[in-house]
Amino acid sequence: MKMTGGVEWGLHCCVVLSSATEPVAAAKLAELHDVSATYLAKQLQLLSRAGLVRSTPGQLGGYLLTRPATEITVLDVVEAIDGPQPAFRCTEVRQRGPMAVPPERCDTPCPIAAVMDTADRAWRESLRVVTIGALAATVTATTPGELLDRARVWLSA
Amino acid sequence: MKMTGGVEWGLHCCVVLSSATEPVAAAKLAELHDVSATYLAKQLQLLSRAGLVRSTPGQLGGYLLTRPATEITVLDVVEAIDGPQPAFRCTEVRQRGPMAVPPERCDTPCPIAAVMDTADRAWRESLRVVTIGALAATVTATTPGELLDRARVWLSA
DNA sequence: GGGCTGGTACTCGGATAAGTTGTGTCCGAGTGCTTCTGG
DNA sequence: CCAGAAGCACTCGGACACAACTTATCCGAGTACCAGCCC
Repeated sequence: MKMTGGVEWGLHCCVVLSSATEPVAAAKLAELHDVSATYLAKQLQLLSRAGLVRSTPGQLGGYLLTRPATEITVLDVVEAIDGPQPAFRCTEVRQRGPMAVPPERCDTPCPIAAVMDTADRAWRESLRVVTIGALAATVTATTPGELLDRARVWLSA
Repeated sequence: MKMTGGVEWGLHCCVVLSSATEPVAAAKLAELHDVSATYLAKQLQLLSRAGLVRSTPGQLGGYLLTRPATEITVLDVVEAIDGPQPAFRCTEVRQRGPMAVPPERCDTPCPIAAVMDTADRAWRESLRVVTIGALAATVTATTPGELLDRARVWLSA
């Protein structure tokens, strides 16, 4: 099981955007993180479709968060980029083969799928209680102020 | 994000094996679930390598659980087939690009990776508290007894 | 000098190719049962 | 009738193709700024 690598980029971008007042171009975000500019653009498009960021075209265009960072959860970003579908998909194995359980007898969900669903909900809940704002606060608290300032001036340059 | 489909097969097989006293051949398990026999054999090999099942060769050979079903967790099966690695891999983006944080300053883990790790632990914990025995008990409780008997005789036939 | 218009350079957006991982398949090595033969 | 040994059928195990998805890239459409021109 492996999550799309773009999730990490998207989260970092959202953290950066949380402290931005003017639109930031995708190319700038890519250079800042030293990743493929075109591929990161794709991830930003996904965030845009999900309504998490707003893109402004034109010469001074770029991306900006649509909501305060404290109202965007990590789960929002993960689901926007990686998709909302759970990792486990029940194929109703019990309804196949010579000993198949008839569908009308399957009123209760498959226990295996139920366990997986519970775990998936726990996972998502863990991601839902953390906001981009909280992440940004942690970054601010643990990173030397000098570095933060340098990054800020570099972004607006 | 998508989990290997073989996980579902492996779990179903373990549930079936939990109520087996004699070795069950891989081909029989495949026919019972109506899945690719050769591919399911691959998953069973993974379970065998992980030490969850024991294979006995020869004419009356097959697979059997090595431990009581109540001592095998769902997580054991998932990690045996899908791998123990977490879905999210931190690539230390903060240490790249023009604003890279120097490694000696990275004494605290990346907050993003920390959140993902917490969620991953919650997910695994949910799978750890459920055993194959519990799953089998649920199946026994929710499936009509007649079907269970038919399946049992079909297996030993 | 002010307003308007055309040009331009920049932006995002979707459609288009390689690499990697999951999916599915095949054949060979090994083991235990069965059967045949000899005593 | 019993013991031994060869044959055989079945099993698992690892090595080999195919497909789907992630990753990465390119080019086109659209927009806002800027310069030049007309009033």
